[in-house]
Amino acid sequence: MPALDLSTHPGHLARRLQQAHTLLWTTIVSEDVTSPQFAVLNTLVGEDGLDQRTVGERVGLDRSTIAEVVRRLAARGLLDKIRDARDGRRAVLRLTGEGTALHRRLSGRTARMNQIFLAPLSPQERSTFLELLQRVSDAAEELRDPAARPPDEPAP
Amino acid sequence: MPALDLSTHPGHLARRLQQAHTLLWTTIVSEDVTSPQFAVLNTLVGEDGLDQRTVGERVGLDRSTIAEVVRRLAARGLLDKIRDARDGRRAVLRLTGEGTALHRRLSGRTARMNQIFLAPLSPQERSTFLELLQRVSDAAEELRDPAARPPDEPAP
DNA sequence: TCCACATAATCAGTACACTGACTATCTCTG
DNA sequence: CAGAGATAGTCAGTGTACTGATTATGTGGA
Repeated sequence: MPALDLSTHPGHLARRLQQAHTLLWTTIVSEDVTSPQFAVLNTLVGEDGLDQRTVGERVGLDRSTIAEVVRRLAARGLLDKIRDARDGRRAVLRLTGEGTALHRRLSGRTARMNQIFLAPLSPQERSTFLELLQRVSDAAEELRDPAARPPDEPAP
Repeated sequence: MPALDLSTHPGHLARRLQQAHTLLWTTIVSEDVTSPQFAVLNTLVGEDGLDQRTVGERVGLDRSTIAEVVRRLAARGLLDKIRDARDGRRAVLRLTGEGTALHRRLSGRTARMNQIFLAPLSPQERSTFLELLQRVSDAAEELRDPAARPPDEPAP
């Protein structure tokens, strides 16, 4: 069996893409706040007071990882983690003023980063790229978790 | 500043894509060997006896990470790590028979996995997707490292 | 030849990301 | 109301992935 050409393997390319993105992120957006951390802040800007599990689900982090990320954000005073009075299992997350301010500062930079990241593509190719990325990711996530289904076929 | 729509952010999508891929990999290809580990084996099948640094460069792993991955592969007897006699700094990597056999076994499965991974796209879209992934990754890697340049513009 | 510089690998520290086991809490049903 | 099952979070363990500091070795020029 000869060696395979990994440049035709989407998984391999996905890993390289993500690594390249992380690098760009730290140089252009922030050295202190990572992309997953920003995703959490961004979710809470949209809807403050969500519980930890829901935020994790929205940004694509499992329960263990979201716990770690939240711990770090809380340690830096960017959000507060509060036990839900009505449901003692839940941890409700609330942005601090500092968290909101930081999100505002970084938002503009993420736009600039996306531009640089997608610079090698034409405007047409950019939207194609985003669409294909989304379709493949969505489909693969559904393979794993046939629960959160599209509006048809409500599981038994 | 309102919340951003991260589904238009290629970096966020890249992370989700990679996560989804890892999941598929462990269910379809192997529970024991990870995708980066397979990439190392695959490189050595193509050219046995490369040194650790070169292999890392080929598969896109930095010196620290390739060292970890190699340590694990060596611990499982899939390759041997030998100090280069001619250059005492280098560690030369050689596949064992078991390593070669495992690569052979897994190669077919990676093809099946790629098919499932790309199933939501038409044949046309698949090649577009791979091409765009490659162009964006290559460009971003060059931003970081202006050394390994294309055949024009040899750096000073 | 010796010393400055470069290079390969290692090490410590940080940050995702996942699984499987466990705890605490809630809810529903008998 | 009690116990069964579901749910949210934690914890331990494994595996990338990166930076910055350190160590060992090679190489080229004064």
